[in-house]
Amino acid sequence: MQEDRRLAVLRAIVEDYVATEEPVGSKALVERHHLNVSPATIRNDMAALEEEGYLAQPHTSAGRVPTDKGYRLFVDRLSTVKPTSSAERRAIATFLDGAVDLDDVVHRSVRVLAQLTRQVAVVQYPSLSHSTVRHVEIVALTPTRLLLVLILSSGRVEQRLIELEGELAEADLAALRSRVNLAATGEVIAEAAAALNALINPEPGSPAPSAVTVSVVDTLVDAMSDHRSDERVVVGGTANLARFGDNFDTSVRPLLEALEEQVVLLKLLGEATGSGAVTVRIGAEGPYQELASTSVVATGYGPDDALASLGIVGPTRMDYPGSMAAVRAVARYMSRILDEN
Amino acid sequence: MQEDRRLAVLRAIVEDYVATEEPVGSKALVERHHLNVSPATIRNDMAALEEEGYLAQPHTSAGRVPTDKGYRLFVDRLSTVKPTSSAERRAIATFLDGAVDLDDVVHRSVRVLAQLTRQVAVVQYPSLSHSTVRHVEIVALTPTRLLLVLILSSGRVEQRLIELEGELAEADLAALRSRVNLAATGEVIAEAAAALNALINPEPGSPAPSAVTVSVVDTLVDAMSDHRSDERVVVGGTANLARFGDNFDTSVRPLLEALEEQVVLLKLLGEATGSGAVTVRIGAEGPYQELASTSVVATGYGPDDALASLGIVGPTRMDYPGSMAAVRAVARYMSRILDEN
DNA sequence: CATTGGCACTCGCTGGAGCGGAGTGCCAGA
DNA sequence: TCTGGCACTCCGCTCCAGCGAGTGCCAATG
Repeated sequence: MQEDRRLAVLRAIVEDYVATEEPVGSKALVERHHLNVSPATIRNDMAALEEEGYLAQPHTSAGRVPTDKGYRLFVDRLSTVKPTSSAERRAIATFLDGAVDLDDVVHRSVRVLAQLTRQVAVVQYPSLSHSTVRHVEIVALTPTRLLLVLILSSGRVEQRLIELEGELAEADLAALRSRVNLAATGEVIAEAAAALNALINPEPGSPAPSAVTVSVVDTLVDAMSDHRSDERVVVGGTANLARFGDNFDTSVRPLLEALEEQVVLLKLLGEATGSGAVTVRIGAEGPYQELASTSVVATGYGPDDALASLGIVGPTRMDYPGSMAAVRAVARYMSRILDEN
Repeated sequence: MQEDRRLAVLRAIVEDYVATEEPVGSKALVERHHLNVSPATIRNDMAALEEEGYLAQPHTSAGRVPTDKGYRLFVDRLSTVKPTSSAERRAIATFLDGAVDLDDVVHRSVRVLAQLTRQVAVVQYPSLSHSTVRHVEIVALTPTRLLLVLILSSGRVEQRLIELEGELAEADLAALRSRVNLAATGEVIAEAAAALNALINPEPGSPAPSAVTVSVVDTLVDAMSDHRSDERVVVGGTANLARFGDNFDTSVRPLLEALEEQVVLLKLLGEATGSGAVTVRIGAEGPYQELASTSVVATGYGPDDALASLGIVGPTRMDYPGSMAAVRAVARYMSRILDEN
């Protein structure tokens, strides 16, 4: 009974603090939320919560502020799952439906996510490794120059140019094209690469592959295992950092630096990929001390949520339910668009 | 004679103010620079310069600060052209030489520029409109599905898929391919588009073009006139905003907002394209009042500096000679790389 | 035993006073 | 035309007092 009220108090404090950005005191609390008890009672509860590490005081005789542990409890047990408002849905739909290609989808998603949450938004490009091969095209630009085009299910298109030693007959080209497509089309990248490699490492006894085949396959496999493009991330809504309030140096600066470091960003997002739910990292829970005053709300998208991740980064003092709802909604919509495509 | 000294005083004030970020007084000035006159003399000069609008006082009895007009004079007439240091050259070279494709070149350029100037760097993607067509490829993925690949001199590759009403014979495809390449290859985008259009709008009397030809040409022309990709910009070094010092709201916030608005960015950079020299916009000289406390140093790159622009954005109180040197150096190096390519 | 009202206490914030110092403008003299 | 001297301005800092929000503790109550 008292335990229930304590949790209610914690929830109320988190909500008020997020809204007002000011330490919240016992009196204000009983007024804003209609808890049918006196401020003194609340004070006892608050003292207990502080004892357990869920609350902290900036200084003696100020109101209470949630600790990271407090936010964690709030996120895990107290926040009511906010359904996405229909206005939000419409915003996402109208924003994303106009997208013309993959680049566009990603950029629009960042924008809409930043706008909805009023935080910094981050979207990772669909990773190569979970895409399947839709088609491979081999084109002779000149008799000694081939253009390889690799079309993936995520909408990504990779192309490579190769120079040949000798000329290649059109008939051989057609044969090579069909063999390659037979091996790769429809397969997940990793398996496609393996199947292609099998073409140039035949069982003993079969005829050795031609030099052209070797170089084409090598180039394709190289393109498939080129994880550089896996690392692409798009950031948006940095202007929202302006509302970060005080302590520019301790909060905003390290965050700006992190946003420039794609590696860090990917690591922050990475935890969320494929988890099937919205992941929340609060304050110093991650390995980056500099980001102790920021939280990350992220989730995967695409089939099985495993294609790549997207999310937002903001102060620990953020609207978690709202952010989580927005992140999830955008991720779902993106998955759907990529799927239809 | 006095006129010369006055300009020397202005130059000294700009340099000191940029270095110290504090209003500079007459006494400090004679000490740091070995002007062989007394502080009182300097004060007279400063009063005159203020009268003419080159200097301002934050308040009575504080040191002087350059006005936008003062910076303008400094940039136009007083700054000695700083040759790029060999260390800088090496940094640029090692940074950019590792680039593997166009995306990579652009991203690396942003980073190196941000690093050299310690400001926010902005690089625009090579514009379609100044590229020439290197090659057009038409591939039948299936008998009724064509893949069009448009390869441009800037390294950009655009591809489009089209569905045909009926099937297309291989021989017809080859003929179409060679006609299209004959018309477009080597031409600047605009002329290539015109030449292609001529193919489907023949003089009266000639045979009417086939439906396939029409749809291929239409798609190619569409891809060529798709200026969406002209508008791509990459921003880097936002972490340098942290050194902006005070007045977060009046300086950093509008700048962050501007950086999110590609349109604004492009306009800022746009003035510089093709001018053949480094352009400097100081404070409120542009149309954006919100950016009154920021300056833009930009230049074009590519052949005739007309391909696209790059530059930096920073506080009006910035190291103009150094920034200009860095911007020019990076632009030259980029031009060279794109040219070799 | 949880809850409540009362009460003394803590401590940050605000605003005004006072002071030091950097810098200026002006003037008379070289 | 330049220079030294001098009075003046005004910003920024510190100190101090008063205020108020908020707390912790305690004794009383159902």
